[in-house]
Amino acid sequence: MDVRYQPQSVEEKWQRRWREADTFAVGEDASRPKYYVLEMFPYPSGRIHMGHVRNYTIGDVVARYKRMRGFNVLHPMGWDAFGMPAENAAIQHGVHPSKWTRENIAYMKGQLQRMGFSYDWSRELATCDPSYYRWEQWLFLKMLEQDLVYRRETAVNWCDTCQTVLANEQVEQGACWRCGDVVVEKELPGWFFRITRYADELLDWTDRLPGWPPQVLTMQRNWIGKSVGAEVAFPLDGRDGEIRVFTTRPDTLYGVTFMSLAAEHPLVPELVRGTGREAEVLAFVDRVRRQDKAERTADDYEKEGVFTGAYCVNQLTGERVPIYVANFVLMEYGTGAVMAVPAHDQRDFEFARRYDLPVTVVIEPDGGSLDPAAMTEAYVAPGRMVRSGPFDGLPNRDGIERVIAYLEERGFGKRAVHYRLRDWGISRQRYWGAPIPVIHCPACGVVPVPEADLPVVLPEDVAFPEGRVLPLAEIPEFYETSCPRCTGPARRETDTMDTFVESSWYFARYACADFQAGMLDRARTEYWMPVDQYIGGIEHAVLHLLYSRFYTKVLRDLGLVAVDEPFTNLLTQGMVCMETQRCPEHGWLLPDEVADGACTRCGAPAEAGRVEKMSKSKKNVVDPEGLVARYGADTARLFSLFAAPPEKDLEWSEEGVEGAYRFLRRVWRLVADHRDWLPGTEPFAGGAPDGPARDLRRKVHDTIRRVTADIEERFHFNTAIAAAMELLNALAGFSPADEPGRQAFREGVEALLKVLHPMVPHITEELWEILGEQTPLADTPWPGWDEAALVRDEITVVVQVNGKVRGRVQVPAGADGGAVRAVAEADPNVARHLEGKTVVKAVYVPGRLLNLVVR
RNA sequence: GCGAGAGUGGCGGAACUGGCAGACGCACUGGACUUAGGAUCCAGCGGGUGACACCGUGGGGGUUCGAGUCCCCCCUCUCGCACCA
Repeated sequence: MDVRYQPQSVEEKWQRRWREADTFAVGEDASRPKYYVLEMFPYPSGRIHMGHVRNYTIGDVVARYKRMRGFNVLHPMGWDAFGMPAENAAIQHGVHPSKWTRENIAYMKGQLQRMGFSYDWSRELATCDPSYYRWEQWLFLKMLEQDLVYRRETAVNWCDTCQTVLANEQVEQGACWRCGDVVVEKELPGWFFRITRYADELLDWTDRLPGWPPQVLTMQRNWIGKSVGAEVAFPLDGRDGEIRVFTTRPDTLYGVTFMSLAAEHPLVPELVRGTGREAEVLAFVDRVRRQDKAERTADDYEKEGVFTGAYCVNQLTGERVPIYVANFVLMEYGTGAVMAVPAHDQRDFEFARRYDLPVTVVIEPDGGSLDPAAMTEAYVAPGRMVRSGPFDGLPNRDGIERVIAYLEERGFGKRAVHYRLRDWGISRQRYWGAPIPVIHCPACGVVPVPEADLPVVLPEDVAFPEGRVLPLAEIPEFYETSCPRCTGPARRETDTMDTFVESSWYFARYACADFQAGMLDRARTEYWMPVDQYIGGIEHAVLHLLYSRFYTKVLRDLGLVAVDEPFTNLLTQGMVCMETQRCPEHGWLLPDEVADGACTRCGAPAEAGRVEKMSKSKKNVVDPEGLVARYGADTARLFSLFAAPPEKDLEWSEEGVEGAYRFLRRVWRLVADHRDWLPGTEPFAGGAPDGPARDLRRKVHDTIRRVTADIEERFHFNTAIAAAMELLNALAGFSPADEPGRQAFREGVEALLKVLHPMVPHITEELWEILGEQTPLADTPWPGWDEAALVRDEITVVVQVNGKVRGRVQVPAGADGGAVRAVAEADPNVARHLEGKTVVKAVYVPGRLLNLVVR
């Protein structure tokens, strides 16, 4: 063997072996328990970054560990291949999105393979392949049949110059991020998934996902935002019609003093007609509607409104209620109208004070009273109802139910539930996405594309004009078609689907990626689903994870999968961070633009900034490829795992990487230094050695126990590695003097390689082979520990006097409290602290600690 | 504002149900081997002291024989949501 550790050649050798032997290809096997571990698939942006390295290393350790534990492990990888960066590349560099994407995939696949991840590459999929999205289109048709998809007009951000819809994140201060032109709100028809039909189920199951981080579940609950209350009708005064409001506080209905409508409320133009206030109100409405979202949700957005001149009637009191238009009322939530109770709602209170509107108190604290004129804020705490007709004196909590019943009896309103969750708009006026499979016929209306005609293939053989991509709406060869129903001329839908749709079911497709006869092969998805362990970034806490849960329930209801939830356990790993460096002259600096604390270009001292998430814009990035070229994949993996537990942020450090590399070199040398006899020595197998060999064996078995617990119970690889480092230190300091010693040493080396293998698979396989083993570590069972080897004859007990450590004593392992105390009191230092005092109490924690309480 | 999480040596981080605070690594210091070393090995490394004592887990209080860990109040930071009626 080479006495020097050469990661490059070792890693290439084992990567080749795994590839040639199809080591990680799996099929269904009813005789073994399955384990499905999945990392969120990447967008093929061009190169992998450290976030990928970390995410995929964590997943790989889990996969390899479970494999050694005897599970039939599914560990697939693929590409979230549709999306805007491909179109931007086309605009900027004139490369076709398809070519750009496929080249990126090829390159990144090479990078992932170079990391030594144990993927079953035979299941690889790319969402931009028609063989993938054809099933997404098929499902769209099924959902259409179930009325889970519908089409409606919706307001979108539109850039006239670029002729496209922009996502909210692409609107910067009301202007297009690309051309800087003003973005306008535009009503456009679009397709929606009826996720709200599953709102209750999605919410209920958040209580049945114990394997998910609580904060993710909380975020999802907030996102769904269920509120229970009542819908109440307020008839218009002096004319037909009514305003319906949703309220969670029916107990405050007697305190309504005005009504607030959203600027977008359809009743507004009608209400103001002929009131003489028309011009003023419509000007206000226009002004509010023109403000962009950022402005309307800003911190300091002032509550403003205007009186319409119209009134409605509170049917509980018979009072006339003035109707206002207010800028803080949202059309998208509830009914777009809010009954205002200034005494008990802070926003209404502020509004009432500003426009000098009456405040009527209808809830008072027990034993107290409130003076509307003296109030400086709304009273929102519980209390008893007053000025509320038949409900006076009732605790307001009970009042909620009673008022609802009263409203229902009289037909004034009804119990109602509202959600913050909206239906999922999936239409994108984009080129690089999955076409929506419907046809618009002037005679028949919207006609689904017949199943037999799927997939509706995205035309890839098109030439783009300079500087922009071509939406499908500008490609006649695509959209000109005939109606499947009446055969007359018709137009294809030119919207493509949101890319979140592809990522909402890829995990199920991995179970049967080659299935041609349908979307999912029921037998195989039943074997593999659900995903036992899903791993990815916290940034997907709501959207991707909520959409995937929704889609899983749709697939279940269509009989395609048998599970209610896609991911049993979820691990959200922290970000990879690094210190930023800045030069007064040249701005942010890359790590290698700094030498000895100075900018390499001008020599000015570099200012160290805060530790932040690695990002290209701040230049605090380390390229995995350079790292692997210099240290090898095992070092990159080891450091990613060692620097922090997976759920926490990881601070990158060059010195830390050096440390990881140094450790692997020591492991290598441990075998190299003893290569003349190690291969010919059997591991220790029975009997009880004495002295150093026995101590070494105890360390070996204790390490196995600790590493197993750290991985099994909480994926704390950092402490698992620390334990392995301790074992290495013990082995390196051990001189095998006799045959039992050599056998114990060999046993220890084997254990070290086994427990490290999931984390650093290449070096451990190589050293394992050098030991003379025939079966690769990948196919070797995870080691168990021998309780007998852990047994000690003598133990150390800490002795405290009044809670302070005053000594430690050696006692026989089975010694009882009395015996320990006798030994302890004989200890000179302990005796010194007991002198002249009386022991009033002795607390003995068996095998660990004795505390003598003295006075 | 609301919700969640976190504050431990010079640094990253350990300490499972209250029981030796600082495992492991980095950095640093001293030494050995060396033509040399940024390789390797040995030793040291919270503050304090000559050595003890003593002080130390953001701050203050409490429970307990014993608190980084449990309870109350406060401070700081990070993340998420933010007019949701």
